[in-house]
Amino acid sequence: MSTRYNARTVEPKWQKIWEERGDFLTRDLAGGSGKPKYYVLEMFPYPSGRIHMGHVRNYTIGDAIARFRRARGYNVLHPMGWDAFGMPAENAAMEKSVHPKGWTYSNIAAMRTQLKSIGLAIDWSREFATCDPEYYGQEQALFLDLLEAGIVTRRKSMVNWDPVDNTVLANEQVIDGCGWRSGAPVERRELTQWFLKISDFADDLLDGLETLTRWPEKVRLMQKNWIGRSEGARVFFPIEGMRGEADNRLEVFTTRPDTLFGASFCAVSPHHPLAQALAKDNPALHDFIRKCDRIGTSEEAIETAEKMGFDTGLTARHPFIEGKTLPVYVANFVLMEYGTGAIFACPAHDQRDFDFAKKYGLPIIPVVTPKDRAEDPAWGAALIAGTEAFTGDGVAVNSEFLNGLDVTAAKRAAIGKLEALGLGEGTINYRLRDWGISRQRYWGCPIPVIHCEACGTVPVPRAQLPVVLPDDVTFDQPGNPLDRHPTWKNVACPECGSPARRETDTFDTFVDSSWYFARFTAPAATTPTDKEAADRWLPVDQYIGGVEHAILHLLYARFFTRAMHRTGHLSVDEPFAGLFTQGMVNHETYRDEDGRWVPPEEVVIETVDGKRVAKHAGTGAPIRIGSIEKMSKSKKNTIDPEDIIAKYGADTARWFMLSDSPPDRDVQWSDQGAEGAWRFTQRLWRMVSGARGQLAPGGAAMPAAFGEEAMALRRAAHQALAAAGDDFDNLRFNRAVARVYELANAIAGFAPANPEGDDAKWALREALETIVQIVGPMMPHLAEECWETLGHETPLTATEWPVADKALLVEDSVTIAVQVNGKRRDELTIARDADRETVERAALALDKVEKAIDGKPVRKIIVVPGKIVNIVA
RNA sequence: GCGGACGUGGUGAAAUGGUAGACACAAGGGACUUAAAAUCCCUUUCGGGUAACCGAGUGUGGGUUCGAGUCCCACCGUCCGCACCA
Repeated sequence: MSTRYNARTVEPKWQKIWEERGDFLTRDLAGGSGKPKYYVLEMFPYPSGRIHMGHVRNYTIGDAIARFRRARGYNVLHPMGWDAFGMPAENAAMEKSVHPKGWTYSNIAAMRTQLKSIGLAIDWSREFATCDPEYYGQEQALFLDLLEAGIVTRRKSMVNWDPVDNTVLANEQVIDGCGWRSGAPVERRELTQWFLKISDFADDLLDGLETLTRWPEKVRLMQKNWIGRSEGARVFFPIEGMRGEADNRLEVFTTRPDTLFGASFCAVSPHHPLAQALAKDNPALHDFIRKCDRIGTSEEAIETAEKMGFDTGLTARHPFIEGKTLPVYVANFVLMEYGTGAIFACPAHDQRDFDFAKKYGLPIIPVVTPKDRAEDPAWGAALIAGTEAFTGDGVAVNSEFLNGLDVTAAKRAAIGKLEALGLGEGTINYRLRDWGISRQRYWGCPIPVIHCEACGTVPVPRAQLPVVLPDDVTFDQPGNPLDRHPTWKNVACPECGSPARRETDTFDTFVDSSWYFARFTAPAATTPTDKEAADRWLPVDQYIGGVEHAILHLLYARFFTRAMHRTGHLSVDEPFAGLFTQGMVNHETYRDEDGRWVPPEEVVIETVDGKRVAKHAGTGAPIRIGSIEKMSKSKKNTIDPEDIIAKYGADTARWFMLSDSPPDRDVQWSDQGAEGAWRFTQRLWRMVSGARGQLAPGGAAMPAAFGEEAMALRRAAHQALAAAGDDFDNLRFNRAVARVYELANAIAGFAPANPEGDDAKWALREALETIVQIVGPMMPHLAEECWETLGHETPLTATEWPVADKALLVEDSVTIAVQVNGKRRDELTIARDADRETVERAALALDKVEKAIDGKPVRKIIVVPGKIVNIVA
């Protein structure tokens, strides 16, 4: 028997056995398997060509869950696919002259091989890529259903425009306001685009969050804030000084109608119709708007840009104060997409308004004060002189009929008055905007619509689906190849037959990922879903992915599920019953003396005088050890999982990923950590393979009695089993790993009085089998090899999770801490079921306790059974 | 700018409001070995003390509580998202 565990031969061996046995193919008989279903899904990867450590972490977590649930008797669905459309394929096409299709599919092939080498318990028979016409054709069919259901609309919206490359840029392609390739300042342009009406579902998406009890609280909160339901008012400000129409009024949305008496100006977005109309014969305003348009379209860019305003010369009449008018500005910080694209500003009680007022010398009128400062004129003066607006709760002042009311009551009163005057109304506004899904790109799902001059926009007839992407395209110039393709877009109108034009925009790739989890339940169906299969499997019981998807992807998927429910494809509203967001994988960074990043494999680290010192492996030049950061190509601090798997095996990588760091927190990859994980694989193997002669035969009857050491080992095994099962249930793999170490230490330290006794041999077998079974979901190859070595013919993968003996989980006596005045002074070992009085007496009898009490009268004794005694003296 | 999270030894961390530092990594010492690797054993929060022991300690400052790493308030720092990256 070899004492060394060789992952290189063992891992492929078991992968082959699992595949041949079909262990991970989901039994999906229509009649049901008799087992409860469990659908575990990790966010599917973008096929960049190589897996990275983040993938290893994500898929290891999901795999451990899948294997654990399978062992616990669930019928598990654990599929895999590819989020295969998107910009990187087009960038590769431009840079390397490869076709996006060939590039993507060869990447998928490479990554599939890599993923398989991790030993994932995946049903590969369900695999698909979103760029398969079989998939995106069904997506087009879905879109037509949504169109019919009134969930789709078409309207104008802004894009980033690169005036040199003549192409639309993604936000990430805009760097400091300039195009990433051309370097030219980006402009905003208006295009007519397709939208999904997610905002119609705003309330439903908000309410649904309450039901997602197995989602992280932070994600639910982020979504809630993103949807941003706010109650407020529309206020109509009559406009003066506008030529022409007499009934001109500016409609603003505000969440603070209670501060109307503190209004000092109104402001509209540069894209507000009023601003656009005025700009037509006001060149200065036109220039100002163009200046605003040089900021990108992202909210971040707009909100961090310096606040700029342009006085239109118009004035708005105050709804409450007779004769008072407010100047109307065009301001770059007002978003056209939020509310009505126009605001009234109360600088005293809104920070942005405050900053703007200070910059342009506009009045600051405090109208809300903290409750105890209402009579204090100095408070208002300090506010005006200071740098910060007061946005807290308080009472209204200087506000006529609102005076003395708190914020909530004042809002209500102000709305009532507005409604009575016909100058406004209470309303609910959402921050959530409709989802623009048009992309002016080739490598995406074609939008199945035809534009006809006579008939308008006409859906592609279903019989003609899928609208397949043409292969003969070139990427030698920027812009959308579909648009300049010589023939593809020319079609006959399905309605009138006259020459028409295909829509050349493609879908946002978020559309692809908004329903793939449903498609996995019946990946070959000739309709988007097989409803029966979808109903059987959905919702996903456990979804796992990075926090970076907390809002967009997860919100879109929730919306899409509702839309698919409404169009008859699904019966559920929520796609993911359980969500887990795992942390990132980080690594130290290294730089040479010239500040260039150096990859870890070129760095040698030594310890000199207790300090870690790095030098270059080749040249010996000194290297500076930098901060720990998310693995990224730009900082060269990546570790290739393939190298790790080749060196140590997949189980070591998996074990490392699950050890130490809680899965929802970032983990730092380190060579020492990997070495440590690898050493444990060897240790476990030695433990199992070296124990042969000291084990009871497999299946031997349990002895009637156990010696003290054997009993202690049994306790350790059952306690570890129960705790690890609990940890797996709660995805606390790092704690499960600690249980395994504890049990391993107990086994290693097992020194029975009579090692040849049946009880010792039986207990040792039990402990070894238990540790192997706990390890199974985490290091499946090693566990299988150990399981086989222990004499089992059925693979561990097909073996049920053992049940812990409850009688072995509790100890007879407990150690409890004894505090005096909240300070720990001693501890006490006492019978588990000792009553309160016994515990108190024992605690008071301790020398150290007596010393600490120091003769003072005992006022109170708190006894928490099994935990602590606190004596208050 | 807005929204969200996180912060505990040299390091990763553990701890239903109840003994802070389980478990591991690193480091130091020792055993085994001709030697090395591997393995095994011991020490390891900080300060004082040979020791028993004493004092301090969970980013900072307050608060609630018999008792706070955990709950509340303010601040500091780091990270994530911001609608066309996936």
